[in-house]
Amino acid sequence: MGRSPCCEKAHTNKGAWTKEEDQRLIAYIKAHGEGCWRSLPKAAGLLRCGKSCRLRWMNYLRPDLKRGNFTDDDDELIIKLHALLGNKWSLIAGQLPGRTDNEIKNYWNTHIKRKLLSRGIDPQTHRPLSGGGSAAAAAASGLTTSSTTGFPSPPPPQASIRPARPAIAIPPNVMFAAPSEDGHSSSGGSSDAPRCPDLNLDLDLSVGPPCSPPKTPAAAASTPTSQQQQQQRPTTICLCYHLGVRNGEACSCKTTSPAGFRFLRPLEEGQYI
DNA sequence: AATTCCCCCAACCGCGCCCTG
DNA sequence: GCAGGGCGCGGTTGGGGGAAT
Repeated sequence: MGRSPCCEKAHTNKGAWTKEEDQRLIAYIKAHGEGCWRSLPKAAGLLRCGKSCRLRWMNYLRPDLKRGNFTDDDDELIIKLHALLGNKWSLIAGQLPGRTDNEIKNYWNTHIKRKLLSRGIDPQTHRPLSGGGSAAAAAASGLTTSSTTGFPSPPPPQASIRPARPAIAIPPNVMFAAPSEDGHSSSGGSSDAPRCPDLNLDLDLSVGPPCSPPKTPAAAASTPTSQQQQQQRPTTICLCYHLGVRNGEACSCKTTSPAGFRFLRPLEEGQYI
């Protein structure tokens, strides 16, 4: 693409950060605030790439970070959010104040994956692992995670509307309308909003058009036509706003007709999707 | 006590999206 | 409308440390 390098690699440090570098970065951000990562290293006197500074701050130095173990509740919330969102770690992190996307991603890969497997659940599809190489079967049937989107591939219409328990099979085109318009921060977990106070994870599902009309050729190629989908999939529920997705990020709800959205109703006791 | 193995996590890398001129 | 810059995200890697032998 001809992108220029984000920094002069010859003059930047790599690898683990030293205490002195941390102190410099903290002092600079305290004095000047976050932002303008490209110029920050020079201004702060750091021989680091701007991206490296941002990562260090976001994942390790931020004062609002919560260190320590994840609780079982955290685990369950992450699992549910992953079922909804796929590998959208920043969105998941947005629902867990004080946790970073990197931390959750690592935790998922090291703990939760194993936990789900031990329960007999495929961590990618959130479907039961049946005998006979279900993962391969799932892959063959297009249920594995898309390499470009991180979402499970859309199951055939109606096929996943009522999966067998305990699977939580959420097609990627399921969206969720937010009752208010206040969600904004997509990452960083610095939001002051209460932790997912009214997030209804027991979604009332319907089959709708893709949340985001893919711009990538591959994604576009896999999509029949938007018109066809509009005809086949009448109802759209948008989750993106509620989870703090910015306009245009993984969702184009703002550009679509609001008439296409509807709110979710809580499920009855014992009801499941 | 020494060595090897394995796990975990901080950090890097490349890509895609958004914004601006 | 287009191109380039900058930021953020997700996948991957490598080193440190603890467990096992």
